[in-house]
Amino acid sequence: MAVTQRASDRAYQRLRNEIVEWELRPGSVLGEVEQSTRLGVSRTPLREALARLMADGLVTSQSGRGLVVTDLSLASILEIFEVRQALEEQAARLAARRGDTAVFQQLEIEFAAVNDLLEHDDPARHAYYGLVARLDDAIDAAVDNAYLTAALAILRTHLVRVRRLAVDDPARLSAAAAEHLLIVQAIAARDAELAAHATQVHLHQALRNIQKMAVEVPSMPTPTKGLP
Amino acid sequence: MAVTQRASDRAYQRLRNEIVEWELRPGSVLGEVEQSTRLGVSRTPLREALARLMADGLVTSQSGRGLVVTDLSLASILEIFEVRQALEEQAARLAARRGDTAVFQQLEIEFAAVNDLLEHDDPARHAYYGLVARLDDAIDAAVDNAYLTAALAILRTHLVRVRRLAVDDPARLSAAAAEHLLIVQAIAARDAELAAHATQVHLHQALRNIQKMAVEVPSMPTPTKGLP
DNA sequence: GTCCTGGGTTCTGTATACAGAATGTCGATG
DNA sequence: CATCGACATTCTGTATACAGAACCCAGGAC
Repeated sequence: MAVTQRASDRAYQRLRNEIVEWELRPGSVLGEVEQSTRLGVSRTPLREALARLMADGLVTSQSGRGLVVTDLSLASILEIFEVRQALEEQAARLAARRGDTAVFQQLEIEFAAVNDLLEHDDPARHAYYGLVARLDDAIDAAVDNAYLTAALAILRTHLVRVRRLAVDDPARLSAAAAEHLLIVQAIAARDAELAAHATQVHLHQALRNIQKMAVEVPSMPTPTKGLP
Repeated sequence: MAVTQRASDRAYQRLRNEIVEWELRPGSVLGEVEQSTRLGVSRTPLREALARLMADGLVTSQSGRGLVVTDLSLASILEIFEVRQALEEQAARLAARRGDTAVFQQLEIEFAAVNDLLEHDDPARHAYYGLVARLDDAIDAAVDNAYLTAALAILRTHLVRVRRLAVDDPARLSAAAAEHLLIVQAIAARDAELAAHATQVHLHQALRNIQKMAVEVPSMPTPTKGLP
């Protein structure tokens, strides 16, 4: 295993993280020399990192202005969810058909006890989101489809970015956990159609919650390059 | 508009074309120096091209051996179709809801008269596949979702590669055109669910045809680096 | 006052040089 | 005859240098 990570990988992961965590705001211009000196790598690996970020859709080539961090409006969140509906429904359906029942039965137990996780003093909800990530991994493993997994991976990156828009309220997290529980139960029971429907329900509720918060918290964008 | 294309773009498109057209067979090793000298560009833009091909899934980093053209087995075709089912169903549904009816009515007329196209002496079926490509474009425009369009674009690239596996027989093309006609009619009539179902039918038949041909023509892979 | 033009600066795109790692081969030894 | 090791060759990854294009600002002309 490569102990020494490549410089292009480091630059990619760091930039990706900064974009996802909103340290680099949408619209920020990513000059090559500026970023390469800041990250301590030369321009060649930095360009490779930027190319990967473009392929992920996190960075856009704004004509003339160079590369900028992709905007994330409510409209683009709707677009992401339209793709998510399609891919996650299919993933849940296929996982129900092919998955290792034991794995999902174990997850079932953990999601049933999720309120314990949420009661802990954990502002970032690491334990909860860790559990969700393990569900994602289990679904990927069950589906065993490289193309689907790759598409979902890109979507999930964008979704972390959405998640950081505002803090989740405990009530929503508890409801989301119940929705996840139903999905896991359906997969464990090998009920493909129920798994698909439960996924649709979950995504519908998740989107509703985002839209509600977008109304309550209408202001989030603050361009990096603003007034002097 | 840039009259002079970038060297990395030229390298990307040429390699992509060669892979899709099976001039570069699956498993072919793509050495950087070898390809850069062959394509007449330096290693830097070539690496950029290879990075994009990796993001597309046309090239895989085989541990140690360097970069190779991604394998395309029947199993991976099944995987592609599982993603296709999800994305194209959603695309057809959304296009039916949002599309410009006039555009799809025009396509309806053309798909109804597709037998005229197929009767021409056109071994590559350029006219027919051109029409299908215009349908794809119309759906993309109607859906108006950058994430969905990007995911579909990658899938379509892989599908062209599948298409080149064997020559389509006229009977299948005629049947496929009828299936497309139903999809277009459903979109033009703004019947989202029928459009979704018709898409599923079309994909089912297309996959069946591929599986049938895979049995009839079992041998297609011939490694580039074989016996001396 | 507005528009055009010229120069300077900065940026991207490409080529090349260099270092480290990996692989394959040849020879030697058990 | 097989296996292990050392060396040579090749390849990837990174840095840097160079050229062309784009942009910005200032100055002048209408």
